[in-house]
Amino acid sequence: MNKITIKMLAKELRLSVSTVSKAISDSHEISPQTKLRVNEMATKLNYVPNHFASSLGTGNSKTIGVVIPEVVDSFFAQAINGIEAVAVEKGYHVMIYLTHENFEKEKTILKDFESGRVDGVLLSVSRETTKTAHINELMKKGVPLVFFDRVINEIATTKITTNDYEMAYKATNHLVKKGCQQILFLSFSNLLSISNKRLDGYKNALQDNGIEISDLNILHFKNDPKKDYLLLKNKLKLPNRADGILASVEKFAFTIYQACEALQLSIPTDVQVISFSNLEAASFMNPPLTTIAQPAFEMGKTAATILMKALARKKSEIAEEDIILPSAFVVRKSTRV
Amino acid sequence: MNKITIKMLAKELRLSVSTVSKAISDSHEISPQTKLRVNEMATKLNYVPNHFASSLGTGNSKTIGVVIPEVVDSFFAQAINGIEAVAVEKGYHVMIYLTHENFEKEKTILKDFESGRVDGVLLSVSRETTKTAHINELMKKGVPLVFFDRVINEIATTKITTNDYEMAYKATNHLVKKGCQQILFLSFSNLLSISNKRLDGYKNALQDNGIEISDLNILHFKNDPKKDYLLLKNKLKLPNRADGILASVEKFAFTIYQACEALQLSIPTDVQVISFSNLEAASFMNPPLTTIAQPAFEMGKTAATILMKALARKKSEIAEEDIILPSAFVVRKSTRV
DNA sequence: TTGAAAGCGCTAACAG
DNA sequence: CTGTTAGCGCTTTCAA
Repeated sequence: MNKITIKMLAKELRLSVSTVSKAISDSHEISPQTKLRVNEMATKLNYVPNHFASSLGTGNSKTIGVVIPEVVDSFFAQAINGIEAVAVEKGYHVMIYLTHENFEKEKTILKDFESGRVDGVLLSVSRETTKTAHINELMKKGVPLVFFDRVINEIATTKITTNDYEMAYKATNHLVKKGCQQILFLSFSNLLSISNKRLDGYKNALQDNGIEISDLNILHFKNDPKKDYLLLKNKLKLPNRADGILASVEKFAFTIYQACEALQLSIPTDVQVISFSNLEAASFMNPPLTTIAQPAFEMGKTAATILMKALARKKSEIAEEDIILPSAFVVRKSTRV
Repeated sequence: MNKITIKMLAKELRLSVSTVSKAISDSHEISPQTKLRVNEMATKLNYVPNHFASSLGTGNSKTIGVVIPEVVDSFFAQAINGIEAVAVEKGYHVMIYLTHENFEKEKTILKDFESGRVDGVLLSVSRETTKTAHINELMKKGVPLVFFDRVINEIATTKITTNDYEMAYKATNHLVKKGCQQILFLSFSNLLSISNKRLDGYKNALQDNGIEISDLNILHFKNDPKKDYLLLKNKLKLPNRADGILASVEKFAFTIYQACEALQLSIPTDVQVISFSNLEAASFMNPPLTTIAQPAFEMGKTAATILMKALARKKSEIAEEDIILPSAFVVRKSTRV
């Protein structure tokens, strides 16, 4: 009942190990008959190739590493589906690593990848990531890497993002057109380009509408629900409180709804709300949430496809390229008609 | 700039490979000084151990496989967090595999595990899984396996579940007490014990309340949102339509809300709704959704802990045991006060 | 306490 | 088309 190896198959079939190995990998230099014999014996004896041995030999693992900050988030969960779809189709395995927004964890994970554990990586950096040495090191070792969503611009590789700037601009503009004068921007990081692009979109929209930009209206959330909640609540208590909010991350929407409820502020009458969000629940919220919905599945799929192509070429270099997949602006009832 | 190996460290230090190997794994048979020297050189040269080589040698991979039907689901996403928390702490890596509710995929994945790619597995079966040969095969090869949430009772190992029967009973009873007479049960599988337990809870609650059980009220959803939507909508159009619904899976709640909206049925006035759900959005829905919230994180954590313990013991056998972590019944406004 | 050598299971030249 | 052989990088007896 124990593990059966190529060697055993070979003995059983009175063939050499290499013949069996080649037959199994369907090499052209093996006759159809032997291939058949080998495969029959393999299934008969229930042979399962040892992945580590072949990886050691060939130097590649047929697995890709996906490094993301969090999995309880519709965007990342959907992106995983996209990644997985193309990986599985190409015979690749997927290892998912969570940084929990922690830079040290991200470093540890990428460091481990240097051993060749994965053939390539798909990365969406943590909110704390500013240093890039760990990424450069990995790429220098010949491990191709593609960014998605949360990218580092300084690193020369392909980056899959969505039109963050435009969507933030559009959303902010929408809020202004619907009458907002004091719009809050909820940021999840003051370090990441994605966050700053969204912030810039917000700022420029205000500017173009002749509204003064106030740093007091830019809230840097701490990834700590309780503190963030209090921060926001205090902000909404002020005499001339905000009348619009743009959230840069899905989960912030809950914080907003909660705070408004606590303060008896009506959405959208008192405060209008828009959030970057892929939540399926958005349509069923009270009120239905106006969202910027990112093409999560597509982004994952595209990132994985680019990586697979590089892997197929056996070249670790990946073109420095920005692929921007547009998000959808879905107007619902958390903003006025 | 290329991969550096133990051999290179050895040469550099004028030591043998084995000494270096032992030093790195902190073996007691190596002197403190050499350990120090080795470690210094290792970090200096930026040595990263080759995971495949060590796995080939030792026969274990220090990684666990997590097989789940879906990742865009709060329950599974949260469970992953629980699993990951304990795995990382114990120095294990986590590979996540999605079956997308497809039995064949599940089989392929477990088959691949027979090669020793993972040291142990955490499994939540697909909605189609009735045969168990693939699981038995894997376990026979000495790969320990722990079930969580969607278990197979016939297989002798530890199973982490929640009190599905009681919660379904409680929820159904609640609906009856609040005046429902025609309660729909939305099932995601007629094969899985978890689904049947929930169904039994529903049935027994009806029975205990003297309400006739009708097969017409048990809807077997097909994992196809559109069809499921139409099925439900038709059901809600009937002259003596249902006045209560119990959904056995989070995403069904959306189908319900959507159908009610389309038919202009008010929740909870016309139809009262309860769903098994871990959605954070539940409180913010319109109306807020009464839920049965499973201890997802805890379940993942417990499953992983049990597995880690077995792995530490180097024994692949895991006690046949049922660990039941209670869910919370959270009453909100989708049921009457 | 350190070293030599065999081997984990498979792949990949190179010969035959 | 098939076989021989030498590794891949690390672990692990067994000697020294």
